[in-house]
This record gives sequence, structure tokens and C-alpha cells, in this order.
Amino acid sequence: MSVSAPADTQPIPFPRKTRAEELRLQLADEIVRGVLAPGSSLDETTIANRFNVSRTPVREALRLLGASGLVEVRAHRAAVVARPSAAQLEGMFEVMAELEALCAGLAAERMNSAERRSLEDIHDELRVMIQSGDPQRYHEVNEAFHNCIYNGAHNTYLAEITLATRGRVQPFRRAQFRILGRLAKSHFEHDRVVQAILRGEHDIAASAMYAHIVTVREEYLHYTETI
Amino acid sequence: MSVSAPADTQPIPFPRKTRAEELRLQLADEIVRGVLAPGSSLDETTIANRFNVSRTPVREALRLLGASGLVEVRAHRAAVVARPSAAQLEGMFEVMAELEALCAGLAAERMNSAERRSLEDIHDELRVMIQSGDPQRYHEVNEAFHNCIYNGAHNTYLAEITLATRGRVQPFRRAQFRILGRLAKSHFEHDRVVQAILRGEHDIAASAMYAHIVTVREEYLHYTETI
DNA sequence: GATGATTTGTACGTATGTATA
DNA sequence: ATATACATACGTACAAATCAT
Repeated sequence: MSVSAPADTQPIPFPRKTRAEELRLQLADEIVRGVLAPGSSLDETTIANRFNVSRTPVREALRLLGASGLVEVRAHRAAVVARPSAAQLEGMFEVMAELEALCAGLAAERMNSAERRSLEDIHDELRVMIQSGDPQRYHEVNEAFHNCIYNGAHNTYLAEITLATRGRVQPFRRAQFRILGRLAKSHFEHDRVVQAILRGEHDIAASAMYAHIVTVREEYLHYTETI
Repeated sequence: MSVSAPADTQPIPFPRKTRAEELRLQLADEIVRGVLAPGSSLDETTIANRFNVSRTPVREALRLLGASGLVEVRAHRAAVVARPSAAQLEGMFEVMAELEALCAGLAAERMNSAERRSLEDIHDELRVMIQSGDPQRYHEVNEAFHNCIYNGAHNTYLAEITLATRGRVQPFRRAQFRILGRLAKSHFEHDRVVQAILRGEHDIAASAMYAHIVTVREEYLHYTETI
């Protein structure tokens, strides 16, 4: 490997811990963003060359991604970006709805005032953004909204697996917010969740969130049907 | 709360016949069985020597275990068997109750007759074993009982994370079935679950399973208090 | 706080298994 | 079906970071 660092790669982002970890984050990001489409073959050597590292950290990153379900790794064969069956995706959405509903219900009971204020802030920010209509930015803040609720449930493990589930479904709902009018609809559903959480209404928060995820799932289904 | 019924029953993917995979299973087993106690340091070289392999597959196994939460891996430091705080354990039990309840509820709706028969068989087997009172064997069949319900939900992803959650709590409830009288009590709770599932009663199956897990958790708490 | 010992992180070579002709 | 090509699995060597003294 050459020592002279070509400037075509990103300037070293942050204090890097290990190359394997860096690669894991980078690859996960590219998978979630759709740069690496489901089914893509992830050749160790190719990736190693692309990032100017040896195959060792690449292998490690791929295994980690495999463990989190984002890529499929089989012995002696190239890893590929996971492409769950329709039934499996359906199952993931089903679980996601339950987990998100559970988070919302617990958040209604357990959020402290600072957390409730933070939730409102993010919610307001999203409302403003309906007008500007930047789907990418909306998507980011929408994630912050959901993360806020995960954390508000005050259950680390729950937050962890809910986030993981979301990440695993993500690659298959990318074009979600490009659908015009979806933003306003999404915000209306969010509003019901937020109001219930702020009032401390466990069941209503949970069912509102459940309904929201079901809608998200239906949007996904409609999208894939009409490609 | 449930959407439509996906027919998703594929066994979860952990397909590999490599040393790393063998090590992963072996180490996971030792952790769950308590041979490797929480907090134990997992030195790569030591493990490599113990199994007569190089560090490479050991590293891989440790990373995989880290991804599943059984061990804690930090950069440049030895991996250690995870030792969750009391609050984290509480959170895991909370999630486990929800997931198991979800599985039971869905199983009540979705199990086919062969699966229902299989559930009854395992349940009967457990009843017989109350007398013999072999805690280790009871534990094994008890796992089969729960796995049967996970699979009966016909949702691969749900089965996967429920099993993972169970595995993560396992190291901290080992002495569970040593408590005399617990076996009969456990079987009585199981019975309510089984009857509800066989009758296709979604909500009753779910709440009965929820109650069962809550009891298991309480037994755990009682145990740790009286060590 | 600095230095040596120890352990992890990465590179690379070779063996082995998989896929394709 | 056999052989050939090629990617992965593992071992070994060295670099870098941590910890013990």
C-alpha cells in the first residue's frame, strides 16, 4: 500500500479508534443510504483497496455488519448486502411497530420535563420543515424524533434493539419521504404521539405510534408495488 | 396489536463451518453456562492457545459475541464477559416480557396443527420432569418450549431477537431452577399459556406469557437478594 | 511520569474451499 | 466431471496502544 495519501478520500473525519470500526460505520452508512444496494457483492480485496487498508479490518467490519443483519456472510463466499424476503421485511415491520409503540408508551410514563421539551422542539422543527420540503434533512430530523422517544423510554436495551431494527429496515424505505404529501401526513401522525406522551397517556401514545409505523409500512408497500 | 399474518418461518441464518464460528458457539455456551463468569477477561492469546488455533478466529469470535452483547469489547483492551448493571438487567427483562408475550400472542393466531401438537408434547414432557427434578434437563426442555413458541409466531426476525434477548439474560438467571418448587410453579404458568395458544386466544396467551416472565424475573431478583 | 512488558490492531502470505469453464 | 480460477480462512510477523512498575 502506498504511503502517499491521495486526497480523493475524505480527510480523516474524527479521532479514529480502529480502522475496522471506521470501515464498519462507513459501510453501514453506504448500505443504509443505498449507495451499496441490497444484493451487492462485498469483495474483501476490493473494499480493502478502496480504503487503502489490508483485508483484516475489512473482514472484521463485514462480520460486524453480518451480526447486525445488514449484510449476509457465508463461509468461503463473498459477503453480500442483505436482501430480506418480502415475508422477512413484513416481519421486521411488525416487530418495529411493536417496539416503537412500546418505546412511546414508556416514554409517556417516564420522560422528564427536559426530555418532553426536547421532544416538542424536534417536533416543531419538523413542522417548519414541511414547507421547505427537503426530504433528506427531514429524514435526519425525523430520526432524531424517533431516537428521542427511544431514549425517553429509559431502557437502554430497548433503545438499542429498536434502533437496530430501524436500521435494518432503513435500506428498504429510502424513497419514503420523496412521496409528496407524505411529510404533512407523517407530521400529523407524530402529533398524536407527541400529545399523548406530553399528557402521560401510555396506551394512547403506544397505539398512536403503532398506527404511525403501520402507515409507514403501507407507504413502503405502495412504493414497492409502483416502482 | 397485530397487523396481518406473514408466513415467515425460515430458521435464522448463522451458517458457517469455520473455526471462528465454532469458537463463537463454544464461548457463548461457556458464558451462558457460567463457566466464564461476567467480568472475566477474555485474553485472545490465552483462548487461542486453549483451542489450539491462531488469534485470528478468536478475534472474530469475540467480535461476534460483542455484537450480540454477551461480551464487551473496547479498542486496544481485552474483551470481558458482559456484566450489565441492575438497571440494564431490569430493562432486558422488561423487553423480554414484551417480546415473549408478543410471540405467544402471535403463536396463538398462527401456529398450525403440527406446531400446536409439538407444543403440547413438550409441555407434557416438562410435566413429567417435575417429578424427576433434574434441573439441568428441565432447563433444556424449557428452552425448547419457549423456542417452539418463538417459531410458532411465524416471524423470523421476532424469533431471532427474542432468542437473543433470552441468551443475554441467561447468564444471570442460572440458578433459577434449583429453587425447589419452582418447577411446578413454572409448569402451572406454562399451562395457562399453552391452553390459550391451543384455543387461539391471542390476548390471553400474551398476558399469560407476560405474567410468566414477570414471575421469572421476580424469582431472579429474590435469588440475587439472598445469595 | 516515563519506560518496559504485554496485549491488541493490522499487514500479508499461504492453504483451503467455492464457483465456473 | 475435472480442472482451473479466485475469494475467503487462518497463521504469522510486526506495529501501535495500554498497563504495570
